[in-house]
Amino acid sequence: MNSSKTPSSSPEASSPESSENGVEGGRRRATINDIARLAGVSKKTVSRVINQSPFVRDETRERIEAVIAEWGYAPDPQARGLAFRRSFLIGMIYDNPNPQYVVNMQLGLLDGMRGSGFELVVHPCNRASPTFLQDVRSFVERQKLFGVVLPPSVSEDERVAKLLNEIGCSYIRIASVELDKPEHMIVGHDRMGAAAAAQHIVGLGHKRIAFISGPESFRSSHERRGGFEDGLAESGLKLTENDIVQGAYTFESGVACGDVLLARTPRPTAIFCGNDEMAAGVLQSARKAGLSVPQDVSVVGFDDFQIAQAVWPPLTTVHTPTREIGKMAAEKLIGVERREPRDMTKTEPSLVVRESSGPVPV
Amino acid sequence: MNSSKTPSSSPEASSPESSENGVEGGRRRATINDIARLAGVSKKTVSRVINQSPFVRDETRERIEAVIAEWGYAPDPQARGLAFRRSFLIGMIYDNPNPQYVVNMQLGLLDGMRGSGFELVVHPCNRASPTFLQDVRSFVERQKLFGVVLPPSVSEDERVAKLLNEIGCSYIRIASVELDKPEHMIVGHDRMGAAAAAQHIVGLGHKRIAFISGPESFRSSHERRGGFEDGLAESGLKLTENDIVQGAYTFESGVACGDVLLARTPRPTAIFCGNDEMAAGVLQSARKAGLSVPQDVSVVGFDDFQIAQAVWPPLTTVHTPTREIGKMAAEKLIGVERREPRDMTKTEPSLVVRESSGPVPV
DNA sequence: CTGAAAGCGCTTACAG
DNA sequence: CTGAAAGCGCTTACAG
Repeated sequence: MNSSKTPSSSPEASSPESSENGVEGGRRRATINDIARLAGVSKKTVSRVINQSPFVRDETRERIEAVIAEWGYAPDPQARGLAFRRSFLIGMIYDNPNPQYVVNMQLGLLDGMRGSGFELVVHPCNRASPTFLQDVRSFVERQKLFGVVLPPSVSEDERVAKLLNEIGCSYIRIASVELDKPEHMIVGHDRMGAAAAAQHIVGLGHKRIAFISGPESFRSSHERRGGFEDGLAESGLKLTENDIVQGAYTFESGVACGDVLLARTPRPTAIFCGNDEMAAGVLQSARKAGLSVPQDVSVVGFDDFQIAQAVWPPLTTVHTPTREIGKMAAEKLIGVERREPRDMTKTEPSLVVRESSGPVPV
Repeated sequence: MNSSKTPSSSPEASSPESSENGVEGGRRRATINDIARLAGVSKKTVSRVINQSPFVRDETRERIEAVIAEWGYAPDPQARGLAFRRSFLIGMIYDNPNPQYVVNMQLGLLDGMRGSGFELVVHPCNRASPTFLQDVRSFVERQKLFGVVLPPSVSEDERVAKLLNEIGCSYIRIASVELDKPEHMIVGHDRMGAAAAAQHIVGLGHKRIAFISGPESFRSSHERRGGFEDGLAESGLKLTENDIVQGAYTFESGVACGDVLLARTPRPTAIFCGNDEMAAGVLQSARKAGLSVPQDVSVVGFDDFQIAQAVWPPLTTVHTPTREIGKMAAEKLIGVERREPRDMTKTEPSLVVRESSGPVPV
C-alpha cells in the first residue's frame, strides 16, 4: 500500500538525494535571528516589524527594515504558520467543468493575492462523492488553510458553508445570488446580463423567442432565466412554459435542445442560451437543419468564453468578468484595503454583440 | 504601501476575528504527543512510523498505527516541513496560454499526487518579465517547495533548470524532446503524432500540402514540423520552404495564415496546423473565402482540445494525453513506485479522424 | 529496536 | 516602546 496519507519520501526510508541537498549554491537564507542580531534588537521586535505592529519606535523600525532589505530577508511562511496555527495558503475548491472559467478564476485570485505572501492551492472536487464533505474538511484542517474561495456550484452547497463555519475557516462564496452574509459573498449579477440580452433580442424585433436553460441544480440557471424574463417583461413580452427547454450547460445538450426548438412550427426566430457551450451546440444544430444564423434564427449565449469567438458565426453573448470577480474574492478574503473605492461596474456582466444575432426574418 | 511582502493580516495590526477563532467546533486535533502518550511510546517512535522507518518492531508499529487510525491523526505538514526544511508543496510553474492545457495538466498532477499528502500550488508566470528568474527563485525558496513541474514553454528555459539545480530543488520538465537527464524529463513524442497526421493526409491522396508552424520559440513547433516531414518522407513527399507558413499558435494567426495559403494558385489541398487553435482559424479563413472543408481543402490540427469538436466541421487532429502526462510527472517527482510497469502507449499522441479531412478534390 | 534533548523559524503571553 | 522565556508540532543527531 503506497496510499499512506503522508508523503512517502522520508529521510529514514530511502532518499538517495538527501545528502547532496545540504550543499546548495550560495549562503544560507537569513532568519529572524540574523536580522535581530544585525539590527541590534530582539527577535520579538523584528517580529513586530514583520507584522506591522504599531508598537515600534520609528527609528527602530527603519533600522530593522534597512537590514531586512539589505539581506533580502523574508520570513519563513512555514514557521510563521506553525506559530500562528494557520498557514498562508488560500484554497480554491471547485467543481466547475469549464477550463476557461477555472483558469480565469485562478488568475483573478492570484491577481488579488499578488505581493501578499499568500499562495494558491487548487482543489478540484466532486460534490456527488460520498466522501466530499470529509475531503473538504481534511483538506482545510490539515493545511490549516488561511481561507478558501468557493466558485459555483460548490459555493451553492450549504453543507460546505456550514462546515467551514464550524471549523472556523474563512471563506468567500462566489455566486449569482446573495446566499450568505455580505462578508462571505461576491455576487455576479447574472440577472443584469440576461436582461440586457433580452433587450437586445427584443430590440431586433423578435417575438417568437425561446430560452435554453442550464441545469436546475445551478443557481445561475435560475438567475439567467429570471433576468431574461425581466428583460422581456419590460417590453411586455413573456416566456410560456413551452418556450423554455432544459439543457445541461454542455455543447451536446445545446445540440439536442436546438434540434427540438428548430423543428417546431412556427420556429422561434431567436434563442437565448444559458451559456456559450449550449449556444455553440445550437449553431451546430442549425447547420444540420440547413438554417442560417442569424438570417433564419438568432442565437445568443452567456459567458463570452473563447468558444464564443471560435465558432461561426461568432456569438453575441454576455461577457462575465470572471477574472475581476476572482480578484475581488481574494482581496476580500485576505482583507486588502483598497485605495480607490470598488468600481462595481467592473464586475457587472455586459452584452457583447457579434454576428450570431440579427433582425427578425421577414 | 500595502505591497509588503508578508501577509498583512497580523495579530497585532488589527484582526477583529482572531478572538473568535479559538472557539472552534469540536475538540483539538491530535498531535504526535497525544499519539505517543496514548500508545505508550516516545514521539520519536511515532515519528518513525509516520516516516515508514524500518527500525520499529512490528508489534510496536501496529499498536501505534491503531491509535493513529482511531484518532484520525494526520501529522501537521507545516511542522513536519519546518523540521524537514522542505515543504510538502508541489509547484506548477507555467506560461502556457491554453486554458484546456493548463486545467488538464493540473488535473493530471493532482491524479499523480492523490493520497500522497502533497498539495499543488499554481504559479503562472511571464518568461519575458525582467524579474522572471528572481520570481521563480523566491517562490521556490520561500515556500521551500518539495519540487516543481515545468510544462512548456517554461520547461524549455535552460535558465530555469540551471537555477533549480543551483538551489537544490527537484523538478520535472515536460517537453516534446529530451532536454535534460531522464530523471528530470517527461517527453511528449510530438513527432509521432505529427507523423501520423502526415500519413493520414498522404493516404487521402493529397500532394499539395501546406504546414502552418507554431512560433519558433516553442520546441513543439519544431518537433511537430519535423515529425510531419518525417511522415511525408515515408511516402517520398517533402515540404518546400514555400509550403511552410509561420503562425503563433493562436486562432488569429490561423486565420491570417489561412488567408495567405488559400489565396495561392494552385491552392494547397491539405493544411496541417501546429495546433487546434490555428486549425480553427483556417476553418474561419476558408469560410470567408467561400471554400468548403474538406471538399475544397482538408484541415488537420494538433492537441484535440475542446475547440476541435466545437467548430464546424469537427477537426481531424492529434490527441495528446496531457492529463496522463501530468500524472506521470507528479509520480516521478514524488517518487511513487508503480505496481504495473508504465504503459508508454498511454502517453503517446494518437490521430483522431473527424470530418475536416477528406479525399483530395478532383 | 527505542528514547531524551535540542532545534527548525517563527509568535504568544508576560514582564518591564 | 522593548525583551527573555516558552511553545507551535514535528525531526535530527546522539545515545543506549
